[in-house]
Amino acid sequence: MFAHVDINNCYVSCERLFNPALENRIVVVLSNNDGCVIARSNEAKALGIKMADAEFMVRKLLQEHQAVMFSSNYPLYADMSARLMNNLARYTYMLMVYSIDEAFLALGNIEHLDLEKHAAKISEEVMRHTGLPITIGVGPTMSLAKLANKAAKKQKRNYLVLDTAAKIDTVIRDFPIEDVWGVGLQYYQKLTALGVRTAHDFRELEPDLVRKHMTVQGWRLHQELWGKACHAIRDIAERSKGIESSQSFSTYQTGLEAMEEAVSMHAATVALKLRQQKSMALQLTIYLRTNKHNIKHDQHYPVITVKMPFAANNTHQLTRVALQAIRAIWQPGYKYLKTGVRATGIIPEGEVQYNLFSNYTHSQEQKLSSLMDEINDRYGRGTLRLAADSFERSWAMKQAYLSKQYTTSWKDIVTAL
DNA sequence: TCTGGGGTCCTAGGACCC
DNA sequence: TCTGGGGTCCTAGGACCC
Repeated sequence: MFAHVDINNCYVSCERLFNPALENRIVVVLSNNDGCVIARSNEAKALGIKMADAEFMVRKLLQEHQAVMFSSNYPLYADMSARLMNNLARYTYMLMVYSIDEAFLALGNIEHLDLEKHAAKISEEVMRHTGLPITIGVGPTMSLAKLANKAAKKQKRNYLVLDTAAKIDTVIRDFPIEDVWGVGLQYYQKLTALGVRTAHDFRELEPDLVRKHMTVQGWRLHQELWGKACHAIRDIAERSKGIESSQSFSTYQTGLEAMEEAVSMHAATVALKLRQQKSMALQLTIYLRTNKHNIKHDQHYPVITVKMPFAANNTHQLTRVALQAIRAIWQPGYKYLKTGVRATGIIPEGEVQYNLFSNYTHSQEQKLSSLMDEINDRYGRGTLRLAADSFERSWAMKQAYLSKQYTTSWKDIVTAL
């Protein structure tokens, strides 16, 4: 059996924890750049504010109802997340941290465990220890645990245990197919065309038909809804397969110089993340994007992947590559809104193969990056950085409604990132 | 005027190997 | 004029997740 746990209205709950006056008020948290709504209190949901609504489209409504708005405060949320995960680890032999506010717990064979009592206990104790309201779904597969969690929320319960075929049948009978984990817009449209409206309808389809329309992933989901586990709970790999830093500009950018500054910053961030997880990258992908929402503008989405002669994680090397790349793909005449840098071909630091071209400069740069890390660790992120990574940052992100760093120091922020 | 920023996995098709 | 039959690896693109 598996449990799926998540924080209710995660970012709003984190803000409320340090500002109890926000209880019972309409509260929303905005994305980076304050562009759209990414977390809503129940009061905001009741008002009709939708996930990912653009801020400028709901601004008036929010003002009329004296709603409180926050910019994203990730250091705070990451810190609260870590506290939650530390708590959850005590209730299982294997914890899979799935996202900043979600985790799966392996519960094993259940002969000796009263699942209802266990779920109630987790819910109460986590609330007492962290102040965070959570919901728990329990089921024989990860997909059913996830579904149980969502069903619990609909029933306004703290937990829901689906441990018998009868309980599962009852819940999936009127569970909308679009709310099932793994069904996005494309599959929803396909399934609707096949006459599927609920999880129960989907389960009744022939496995081969599902596989044909939704590949092996859909087939696995189908199996899981029948109680046959296809997804194994596991530690999320310490080394991810790609590391990215990207951001939209606060205003349109047309010149090359701003791109160079932004890309330098992203390259430095990627390099730092690589060093923190003791990895190196063999490839660097750099991209630029215009605003896809603005159909009046000419669109340009250039992307380039550069293979480096040897794996690297030092800021100098990655910045140099990123700058060459951006100069190659940038074109005048476009209004760019976003740029990003992604490292792939990630390998452990110890397994680097040097070649004829690796030289003295390379090892010097590694040392220099380590030294910069030490200084930045002590005095704050960005204390020491390359000149290419600018000081002006006229394109930097909007964060007009940021709350305080209630729990974290500068050092913690580096870790959180 | 104004619409995050990360990730994952799978598949098809091309490059290349013998 | 005629021109094999396997493999593997990599990448781009599409689907999904939070």
